[in-house]
Amino acid sequence: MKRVLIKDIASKAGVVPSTVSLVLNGKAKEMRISDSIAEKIRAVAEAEGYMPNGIAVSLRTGKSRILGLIVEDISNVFFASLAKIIEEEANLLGYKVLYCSTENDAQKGVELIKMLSQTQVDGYIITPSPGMESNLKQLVIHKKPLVLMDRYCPGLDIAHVLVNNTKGICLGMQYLYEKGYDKIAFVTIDLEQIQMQERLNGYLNFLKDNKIAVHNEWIYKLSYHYEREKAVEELADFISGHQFKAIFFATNYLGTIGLESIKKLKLKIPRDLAVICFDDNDLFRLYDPGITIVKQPVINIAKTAVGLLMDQINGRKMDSSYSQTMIEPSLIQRESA
Amino acid sequence: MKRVLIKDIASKAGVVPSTVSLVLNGKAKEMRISDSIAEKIRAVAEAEGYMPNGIAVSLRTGKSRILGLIVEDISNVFFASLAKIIEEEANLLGYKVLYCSTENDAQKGVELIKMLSQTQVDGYIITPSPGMESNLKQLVIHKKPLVLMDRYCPGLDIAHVLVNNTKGICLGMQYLYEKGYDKIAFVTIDLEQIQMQERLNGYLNFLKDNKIAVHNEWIYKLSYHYEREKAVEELADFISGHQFKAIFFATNYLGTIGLESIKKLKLKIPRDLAVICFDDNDLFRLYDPGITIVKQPVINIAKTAVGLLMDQINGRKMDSSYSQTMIEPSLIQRESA
DNA sequence: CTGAAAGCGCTTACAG
DNA sequence: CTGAAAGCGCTTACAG
Repeated sequence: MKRVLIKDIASKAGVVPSTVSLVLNGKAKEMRISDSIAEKIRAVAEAEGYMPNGIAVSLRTGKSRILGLIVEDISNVFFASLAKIIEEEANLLGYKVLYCSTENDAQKGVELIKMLSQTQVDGYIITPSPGMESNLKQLVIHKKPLVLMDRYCPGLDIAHVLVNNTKGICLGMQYLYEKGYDKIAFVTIDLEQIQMQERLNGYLNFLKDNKIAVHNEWIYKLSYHYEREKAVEELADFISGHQFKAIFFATNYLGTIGLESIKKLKLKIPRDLAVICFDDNDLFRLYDPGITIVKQPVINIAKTAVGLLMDQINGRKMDSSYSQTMIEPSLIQRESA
Repeated sequence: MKRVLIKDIASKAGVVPSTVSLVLNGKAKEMRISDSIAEKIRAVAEAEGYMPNGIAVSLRTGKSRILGLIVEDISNVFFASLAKIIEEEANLLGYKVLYCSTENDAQKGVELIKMLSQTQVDGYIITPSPGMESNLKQLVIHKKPLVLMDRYCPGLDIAHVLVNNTKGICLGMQYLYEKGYDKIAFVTIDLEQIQMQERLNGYLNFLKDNKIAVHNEWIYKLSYHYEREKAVEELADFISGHQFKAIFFATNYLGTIGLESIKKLKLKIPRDLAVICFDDNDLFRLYDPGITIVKQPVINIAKTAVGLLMDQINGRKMDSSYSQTMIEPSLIQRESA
């Protein structure tokens, strides 16, 4: 059984291939092709199960209808959720998505951009790693549609969609503060990612704005490559060594480590210690009542990124206010059982 | 800045495009092109940053070097991990991967196959949903390289790679049995997926083989679409209503629900109740010491699937014993802290 | 050893 | 209204 081609349809319908192409691409009216012929062509195409060869279409039109998505790690729930929604949105618009993971390695990221550009993707959605700046600039120079997601490159004028980290921290701090907590520790990771910096700043600013004294020893920066067991111990020491009554964990992963430490110390949440955490997924909602989470709105991030990319692909005009989109997180709390 | 084409390289190197193509595709020797010219061509190509247009290559050669991966849900950790490894393996071999999720909906799966075939993917890795059989058969008829993963279609002779569910259950049961447990409950989900059936069978067979009485009331089938809260309650009733001393959860997700129920009942693991669980990822290892898990070897599944697919793509011969590959799970236990 | 030509399957000006 | 032709960027027989 051979693949059916446009010329097969043409000969069966008694016309020439170009007519078939015109009709199937909805240009029958425009080209004033008679309804009866158009109808016949459509019927034959349907009957034969004709599907255009996407590769040939791409070569001819210069559009592949494939989007390139480069995330840090597709096996991470946050990125996997983003990827899924991006894929769905893209499919809705007739686009496919080619994914890949940088492992936060700029070198690998650069390879991936090369690979995708070889495939002639129509646009890129990327969570940039530090070190990829010059290659991103290349894409911009070549006028490739490009949207950064979850992170951005300060100084480069590239459209990006971010979670409003400052706002998220603020929401959480406000919540604790209103509950009567003013002794709040902050646990983060010693990574230079811009969003981690923003979260720490959010914490510091909240304290300052509310005239609460900053205890530098209540800020704990976990090393990125710590072994988990060791991290749990160190965090337990941190918790038992100070007088704060609440902890804000800057990420999901830190939160899970923190919970182990807290369990180990046999502290009760929230009786002995209130816990709040920036959360990429529903981990805490599922397992641990009593923990307040700042939820990252994955769906909005993904849909917005696709929207911005499509605007570029379709050449819609963008003013400069357009280049940064902030997505607002929300607060979810669940009282302890 | 315009894209550099093969003819640009040719004119800069003072040769004709075909010579460039030959050299860059490593056929210089074969065509007895002089080393000096070959070297010159390579130098120019390097200097100009030449990259062949993948679309044009695909159209000409009939090979896209893209693989299609269809899983149930890419945002699920198990599939996301598989996807990542498949992508890495494929990249190593010079292939890209187009992913998509069926949501366990055969209709959607069929659409996805169509979409991928339009993109002319060179091969498919699919976790089939019930109802996709006839379309899979179509792929086989068209001689498309195809590997099923994690599931298979009984009756269809399609290469597939599976976790040895029976063996996994057996390992876990054996472990419990040796620890002195013979009152073991089994919690599964009322889905007709073949691997769920196998897990239940593994449980039943172990009991039979060891001449342990089967208590049908110790087997609990959770409904697929239960609300989580309701499921937790029902499971708690199940647990408190019977005299078993251990529970085998057939999936990760069931395990997390079960743990909530157990917490609610204030039972201690493993003092009051031993818990063992089929686990797709490291969820339990991270959070809950004392739980034994049957670990699905994601890496092996993914690598094997890619290997089988490549064998087909490269036309390597396969005998029928080749069509089913079993991947062995392993047991991980962590004593309570 | 090298060059000219055909062709992969489409779309789109262009001529009738 | 319809048909013949060019061309997207490459690879690969084929002729010299």
